[in-house]
Amino acid sequence: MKAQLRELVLQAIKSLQNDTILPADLALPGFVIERARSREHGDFACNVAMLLAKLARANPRELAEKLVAALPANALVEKVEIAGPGFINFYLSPDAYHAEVRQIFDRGDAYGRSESGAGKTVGVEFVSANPTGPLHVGHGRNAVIGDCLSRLFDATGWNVKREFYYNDAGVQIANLAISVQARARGILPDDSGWPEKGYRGDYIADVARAYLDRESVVADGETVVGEGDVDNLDAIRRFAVASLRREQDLDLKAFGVGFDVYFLESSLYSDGKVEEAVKGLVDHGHTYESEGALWLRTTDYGDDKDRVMRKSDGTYTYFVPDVAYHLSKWQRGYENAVTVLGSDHHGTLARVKAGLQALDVGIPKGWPHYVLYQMITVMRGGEEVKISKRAGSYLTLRDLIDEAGRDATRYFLIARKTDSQLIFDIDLARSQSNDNPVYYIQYAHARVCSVLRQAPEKGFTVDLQEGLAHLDRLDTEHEQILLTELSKYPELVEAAAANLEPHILAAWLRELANAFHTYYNSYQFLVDDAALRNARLALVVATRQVLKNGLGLLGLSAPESM
RNA sequence: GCCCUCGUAGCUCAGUUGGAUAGAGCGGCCCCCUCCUAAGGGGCAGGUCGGACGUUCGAAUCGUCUCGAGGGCACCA
Repeated sequence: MKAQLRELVLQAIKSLQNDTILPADLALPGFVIERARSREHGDFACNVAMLLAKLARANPRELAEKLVAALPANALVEKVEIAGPGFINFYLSPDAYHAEVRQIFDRGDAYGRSESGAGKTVGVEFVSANPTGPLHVGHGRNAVIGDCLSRLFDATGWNVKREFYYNDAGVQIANLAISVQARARGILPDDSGWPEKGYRGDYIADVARAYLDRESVVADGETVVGEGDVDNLDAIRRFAVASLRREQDLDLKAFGVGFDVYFLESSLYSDGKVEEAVKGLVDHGHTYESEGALWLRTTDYGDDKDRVMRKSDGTYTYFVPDVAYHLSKWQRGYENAVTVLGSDHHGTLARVKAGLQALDVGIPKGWPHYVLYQMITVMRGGEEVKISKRAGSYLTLRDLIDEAGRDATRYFLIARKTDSQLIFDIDLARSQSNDNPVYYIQYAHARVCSVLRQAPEKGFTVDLQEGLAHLDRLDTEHEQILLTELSKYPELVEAAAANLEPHILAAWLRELANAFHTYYNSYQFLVDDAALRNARLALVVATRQVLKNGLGLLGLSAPESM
């Protein structure tokens, strides 16, 4: 709808230019067509006259008059008014909304999908947790954000690759290995022989036991068998990594999250990607040697100081493999790339981006996009739940899913802007009651199903085709509000994907559910007048479809009864 | 000290990229089942959009300063 109105306005501007009312060389201002905030202002409002007035030094209202006169006729538009300082308000015809309902029926599950991504490839990297422990709430937020973004990209015509990057060989992994080894030797976290930075959680003991029992684990397509030899640290490391990777995968699966690519940091070294990246940076003259180390001149790209790439002991600092990894994404044809990252890592962005620019291989400046999310405070019983990995006090993602359910956990973690700190109230999330907003949306879906189930029981026929032919019977205010909400869905999917903001979909689904519940409480759908009955049923079935599609984009179920 | 994010109702948060009278949920008070699940609906109360100055037709939104919260500022990852 919005796009069609925009086209009409553009034609009107062109027409005024032809009539020399507006200069032909006018730089087109970035005007907007937006949903009117209140129904008194019609359906859509356009601010173009006010912006043009400034450029053409004309009176905005007079210019609006001329623009309106030049607007081509269109069946969508019932009337156009000028209001306030020069807004052009569009009032859509009932036919415009009825056509939208027919669209929903025609396209079904595909309603709201678009081809704006044009089949280009986007790589979405998320979770990327190192296999040193179970996933916690923060990983959960990361997982839902990445998963919903992936779904949104898919819905807007992108070819999506979901990618999980992890370190299987660094300092943390060595620490994991010695922790498991200590446990396998019967040393407890408070004993004197316990490694200083060892991971203290109970899961370490579980891994140690499985290793000693020579169990086998399957992770990332490989089978690793515990050798049982307490002195073989390398075997312990491989077994521990595989064990924790498998646990994480089980948790993610329970959360409805999956990946196309698992990328190992160690492969960047074994495949020569790190050397390639370093060579690229050195060859382009963006590095220098100082104090026995190799430095990257990141200050050339807006960083506040230069960064060490290769330490004096010959090993690389962590951001070098990061640059190599992103280079690999670029080389694998990811025209767009999104990395979901906790905001505590935001300091690394500048140097990774600087490194990618310094490679000089044509990577655009804004590539990749980083979606940063703030930390989570978990509340239980009115008190903050403290999380400390090292101390072993842990609220795992699995705990949350078990307690609150997949849908509620996902909804709570996606319903807010990523860059606001969020408070996760476990008591609220696990409450199976009307306090819980996710059920409110799902209930709307279930209610439509319930109505359809009851129609034959009450002796009513359901003929949706007849309903679609009588949509003009939907003439109440409640019906108009619902029709309007439904028509917003394609715009919202587009906006949520383009702005990397899945939360706006979550917020809007609540509004759609509210419009439906209000309607439900105001009118009977199952009435004797067949044309009216079927028209109303067609409307609520369309609502059910859009609820289902929207819930699907958030990875939430659409239950038929509750 | 420097950098990033945030600050909107008692609480938790939206606010369509600068638009018209700032919204929702929870909590509080009041009302609605002879009726398709009341896991619902309607209403009332509740605001100096942290503060100040600026930019312009117009600011919660942009800029500068300031206060507050969180995070980042290692040859740690």
